[in-house]
Amino acid sequence: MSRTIDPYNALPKYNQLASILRQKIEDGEWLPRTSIPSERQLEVIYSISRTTIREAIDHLVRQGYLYREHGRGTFVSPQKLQKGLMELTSFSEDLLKRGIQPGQIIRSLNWVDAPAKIAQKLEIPTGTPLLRIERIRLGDNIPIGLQTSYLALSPEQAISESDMQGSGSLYRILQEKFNIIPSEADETLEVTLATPEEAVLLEIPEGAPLLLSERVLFAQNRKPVEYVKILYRGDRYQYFVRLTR
Amino acid sequence: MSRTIDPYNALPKYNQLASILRQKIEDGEWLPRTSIPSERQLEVIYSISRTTIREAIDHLVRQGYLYREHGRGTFVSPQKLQKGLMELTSFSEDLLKRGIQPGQIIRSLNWVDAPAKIAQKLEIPTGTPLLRIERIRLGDNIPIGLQTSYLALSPEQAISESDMQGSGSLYRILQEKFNIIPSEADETLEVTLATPEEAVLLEIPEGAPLLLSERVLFAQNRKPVEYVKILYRGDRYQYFVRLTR
DNA sequence: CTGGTCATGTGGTCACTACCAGTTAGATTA
DNA sequence: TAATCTAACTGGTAGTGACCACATGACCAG
Repeated sequence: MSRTIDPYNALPKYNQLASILRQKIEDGEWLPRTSIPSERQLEVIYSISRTTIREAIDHLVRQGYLYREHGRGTFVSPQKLQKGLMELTSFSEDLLKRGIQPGQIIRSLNWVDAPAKIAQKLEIPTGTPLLRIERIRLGDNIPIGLQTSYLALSPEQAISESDMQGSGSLYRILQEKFNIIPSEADETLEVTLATPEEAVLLEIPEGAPLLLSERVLFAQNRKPVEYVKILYRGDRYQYFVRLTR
Repeated sequence: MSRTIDPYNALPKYNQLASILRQKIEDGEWLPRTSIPSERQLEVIYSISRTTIREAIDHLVRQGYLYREHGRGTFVSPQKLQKGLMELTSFSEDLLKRGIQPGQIIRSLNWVDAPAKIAQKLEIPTGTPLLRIERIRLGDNIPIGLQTSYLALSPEQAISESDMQGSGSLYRILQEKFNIIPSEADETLEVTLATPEEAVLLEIPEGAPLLLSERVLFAQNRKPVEYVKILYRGDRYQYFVRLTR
């Protein structure tokens, strides 16, 4: 990561500056609760306008790296374990962050007609063809979740089992192959008990408590793209969120 | 809500404009997926600069009311049931939004010495006095959660049982009496089973599944203020989050 | 009919300028 | 000494002006 702003770089300047500042925080060059240079000082240091400085700082504030105090200065947030705040992460990204090796077993991958309940959530007519993917999610090779995804894709936009095999991250495939960028999701969490089939697949006793997550994923244009249902083993999974006002 | 910008109003203009635009969306004057006037048009309509217009729109985009498409325009998001996105809400606000009548029974309210585990989460020395509040939370008069809060307050900053009786919202008391504004929280969710005592209090069978939430609340200056543990009845509570990238 | 070009409208980025609103520390005053 | 004032910081709000990147539709050439 460079230490100066390159005006010929394709990246916008506020973006470059944000990276530089983030780096200084992550490297520990700037310690928690200490102030960073004032906006007017940064203006001189990096030879860019205050508008741009503020835009860079805005980003870092929203991401939880910095906080401002009117009249006093801008300060480094005390670092928490989780870097990004309430970020939308895929299952595999999520586990990697916790230092657990993600893995998966694909149980099936096929086209189905949208059931009424799911069609409603995806805001499409009942019966529209959807790509359904059933997977067992593994953490360090032990089952921790049972995941069923329904993707609203056009028939041309096929995803093969080998596509999935590679990265494992469905979100990366959506982004790279179809230019669908996951940008928002609504998620509910509740508690249920394992049915006999679920118990077998997750290698737990029947009736063991599970965390049930249902998520609807939206693309850039706020169109619903995916409906996912995940059953997590209660004894192996903890859900984390950072909430902001 | 006024329909024009008042330069003498104490509220900043971008704030006033955001309110006006939000109102038009909520009133249905601007329909989902339709475009709103361009930034240059709004400049003329409200006689304020594009800088300010963009700041107002930025807020609404982050709150999920609008989305932008480069080169095409700014559009109204399809409205979801929940208005604000991933907002930090108190228990009572949360229930009210769902149309459930919140209630509570205060089981105890007293000062205790911080146990090691909690002291660590609140980033204070073990043994520091903390205000502990134990409550049974009710929804439409049926128990749905068992809540234990530990508040890092100075001994002068007392909260009495009658304070709590009134609003019921601890967050409002913190804000109004002590100028502590809840601005961020880290929360984990997991599954457990009810112990005999918990079962009695929540009026459920022993061993019934519960949703266990642990939350650390931070104030404006990112200092930890409260540690809360809530046990939700699995059959009566569903947790909702909106995630953003 | 097809493909390219181009003008125009949109949001995105950036600089410069000005003034307002809290905070703080040092000078001043009672 | 203690309270007050003030100047010099800090971030917050706002206007103006410029140019870039992307989308779209009208037009034209093949």
